[in-house]
This record gives sequence, C-alpha cells and structure tokens, in this order.
Amino acid sequence: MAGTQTPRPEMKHEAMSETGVVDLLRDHHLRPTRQRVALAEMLFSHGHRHISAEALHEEADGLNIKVSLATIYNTLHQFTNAGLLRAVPVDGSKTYFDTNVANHHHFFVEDDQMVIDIPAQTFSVGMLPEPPEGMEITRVEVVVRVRRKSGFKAR
Amino acid sequence: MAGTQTPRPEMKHEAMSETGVVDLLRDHHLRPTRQRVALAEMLFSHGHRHISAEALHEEADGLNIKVSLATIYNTLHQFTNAGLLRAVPVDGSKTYFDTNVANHHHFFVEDDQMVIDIPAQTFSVGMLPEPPEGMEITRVEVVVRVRRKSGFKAR
DNA sequence: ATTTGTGCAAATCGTTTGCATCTGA
DNA sequence: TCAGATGCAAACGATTTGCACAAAT
Repeated sequence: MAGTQTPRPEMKHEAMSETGVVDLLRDHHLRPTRQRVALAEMLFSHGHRHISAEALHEEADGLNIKVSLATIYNTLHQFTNAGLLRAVPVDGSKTYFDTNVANHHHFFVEDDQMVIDIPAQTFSVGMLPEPPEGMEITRVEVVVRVRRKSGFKAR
Repeated sequence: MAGTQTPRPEMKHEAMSETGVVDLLRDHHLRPTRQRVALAEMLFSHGHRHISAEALHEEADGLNIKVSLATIYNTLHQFTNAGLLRAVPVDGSKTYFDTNVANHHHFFVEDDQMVIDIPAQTFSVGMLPEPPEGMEITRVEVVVRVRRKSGFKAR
C-alpha cells in the first residue's frame, strides 16, 4: 500500500501536516476518515486551543468542510478518550475542549465565556487536602474567574 | 399584623425554626411565601448542603410539599442572588447549589456525582497568577476530583 | 466484503419562559 | 387591592442517539 508506516514517535501536535494528523489518528486507533482528519488539523495544527463543539462546527463550515454537529460531538469525545483532548469543566452549560492535555489550569473570562490557559510557571497548587476516606484524587481543576475591568475597552 | 419584626441580626442558618427562615427571607427582601419558607427550611435548617434543583424537588415531594420544578429553579436563583446560596460549577451538566457561601473549595466524587466541601483549614490557594491584561479576578474555584479507590466498598 | 463512521432527525436532559391564576401584605 | 409569586406547559440550548447510508481497510 501507499504511504506505509511513517514513524513519528514523539512529534508535537503543533504545525502538523495532513500526513501528520493521519498518523496521529492511526497511533490512537482512530480511522483517519475525511472529517476526523479535517477536525484534527483544525485542532492540532495551530497551537493550543479551547473550543466548544458549536464553535468548531462553525469554523468547519467557514472552511467549507462538511461535518455534521453530531459527528463533531462524537469526534471530540473520541479524541478526548484517546487522550488528544481534555474537557475543561468551566462554568457555563457549554463544554470546552482543550488541545493542551498537559497539567495546567484556566482563566475563565466571564464577559465573553472564554477560556485561557494559566501559564504553568505562574501558578501551582501547593499542599493538597486529604481526600475523603477511601477516595483518591484523580485531578485538581483550578478555574480563576476573571472579569474585564470596568472602563476597559475590548481590543 | 402578626409577627412583626423579630430581630435576628447575625443568626446562623443552622437549626433554624420556621420563624427563623421567615425572617431570613424578609431580611433579604423575599416574601416569605409558602414554598419559599418550605424550601428555605429544607436548605438552611440542617447544616450545609449541596443539592441540585432536581434533587431538591424530589426531596420536597417526599415531604409532601407541593412546589413546581420551575419554582424550585426560580427560588434557587433568588436565594443565590440574595447571597444565601452559591452555585458550584463542578463538572457535569447539572448545577449544584451550596448553602455554604463562605470562601471554600470542593471535592467532586466522580462515581456518584457528589459535591463535598474541602474543610477550609486543610487547603488554601497560595500565590495567584497575574490575570490577563485589563482583567480582574472575581473568584478562584478549586475542584479536587476524587474517585472511590478500587476495591473499596461504599458504606 | 466487512467493519466502522457519518448524517440526519428525533429524542433527551437540564433549565428557562410566557402567561393565566393565585396569594400575601 | 394588587404587586408579586406560582404552576403549567411549551420553548430552549446543548448534547445524545437510532438508524439508513457511505466510506475505509
């Protein structure tokens, strides 16, 4: 077959070519279908992103990529299960997906419902509380809610 | 009229009698209607609680208190705006309301979607990150997700 | 040829809203 | 009295699901 095994063991997701995402998907046991490849490129080829299903759908539309919203949801969950994405539990009703799966926390801009990474070096949780009897900690999520200072113009 | 002005300036919400919640509501400019009084008693008379609208509705049902789900939602939001409750942005789609409005954080038990307070003394956030340009921090929410250790029986 | 993925529309879930009716001060 | 509250059902937004069709290996 054409294009057999292009090894790419530890490639960063940034600036990833189409063949890059194809292999990324293969590595995670996901068939590189037309829409999965397109979505993976949108998600992983331009630095880290935080995006909702709805927003991703609109973005795909804008790029003339035909994907149904249902498929967007399915795909986002498949990517999440594969460890390529992480669901960010900020406030609102919407779920945001983060292409940065490393351990880090978030700002949540209340005014425009936007999620921003907190640079890893500028914050870390110190002493953790003892979990309740018989429980173990799976993750610590910190959301720092911020608001535009009054009298500050958006840019 | 009966029961005019019973002063109760700094009463804790714990172990609150019916007249207690009536005044609590009055103090917050909420008419002590039948259902508001009933809900306030359920919420504030038995220590701190974390509860969803749905769960509160079922609990009211069990106590033969007739309140529609819509009124539960309205009331929870009124209480929240009055500062009597706080919405806890844990994971899931459901919103949890916390009767503890003091500054504190939460465990979220993934197995049974339950919210538990982290005792104030056992945890605190240290250095905070610098918020983005033109933003100010409104609140810091920490959710420590926990999971039942495998091979641990629920009690 | 088989297996797996996709699109669509209908279904679900939590929550909100419009509106006629009821109730507390 | 009568502003404010409540109940109901319909409306809603985000997400999921069932199923016939299409694409990947």
